[in-house]
Amino acid sequence: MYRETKQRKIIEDIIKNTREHPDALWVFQKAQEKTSKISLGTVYRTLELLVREGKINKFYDTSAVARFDSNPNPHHHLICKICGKIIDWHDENLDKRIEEIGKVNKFKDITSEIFIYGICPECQRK
Amino acid sequence: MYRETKQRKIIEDIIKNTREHPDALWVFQKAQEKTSKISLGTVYRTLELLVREGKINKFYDTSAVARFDSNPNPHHHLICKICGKIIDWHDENLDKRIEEIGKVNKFKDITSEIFIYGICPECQRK
DNA sequence: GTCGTTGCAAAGACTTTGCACTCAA
DNA sequence: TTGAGTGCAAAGTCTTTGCAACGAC
Repeated sequence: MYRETKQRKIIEDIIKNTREHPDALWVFQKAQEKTSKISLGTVYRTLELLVREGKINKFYDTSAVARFDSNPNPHHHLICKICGKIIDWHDENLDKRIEEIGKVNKFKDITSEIFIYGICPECQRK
Repeated sequence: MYRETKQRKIIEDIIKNTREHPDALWVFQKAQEKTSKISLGTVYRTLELLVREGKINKFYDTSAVARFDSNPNPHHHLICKICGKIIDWHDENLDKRIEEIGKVNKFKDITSEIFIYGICPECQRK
């Protein structure tokens, strides 16, 4: 199915051997140091492939567009993976836990953004 | 300082009177129904202004680019607001709490993405 | 030889910005 | 009057995609 190309090996190697959380451009530049013949398009394609294979993880959903929320108070979001519905959610315990994690890591001025994805009751019926 | 323009009132009104979590285009289209003279640029500028004033909330960080993580196991991220450093974090209790919130809302196949922002120990010293 | 992969460049999607004009104060 | 705000279109950024050439199997 998948072919073991030079590019794929290089990219997989780079991402597996960093504790950074690099973006595509960073990976591309690293890859260029190892082989002059590689393109950004290939890096994007290969990274997506590795994500689909479950070998790596991608974060920050780039297909998402900015959304605005009339509720300025801190709260989190439940998002339906099927219909895209978004439900506001506030949970003190969750916030406390987040605070603690911040403290353990000696971080200050903690804020957080939590996205809970799932399938909503309506979409489960379909 | 800020001037009360027709456009600003319309946009603020639209966003305050929806329980949706609209994006800029949606707001723009709604606004066009009320006045033909409005541009997408103004909508973007005004929404950002409302965010800065603390009147509304913006989510999905669109200045963020996709990042890839060599750790494919579920975990969350602590991010320094100053230097951008990202620390992986796994917390069972947090995950349990998230599961519960999913259940309460009758959502299935729960996954989550948590971003904890703060100032890291190194940056606190500067 | 086949067909999955690649490089390249163009296209896409969303958002920001420069500029001259407009209009709130 | 005057400068903050606007419309418009162009530019910007990140990412995806079409296509001919390439190369793993």
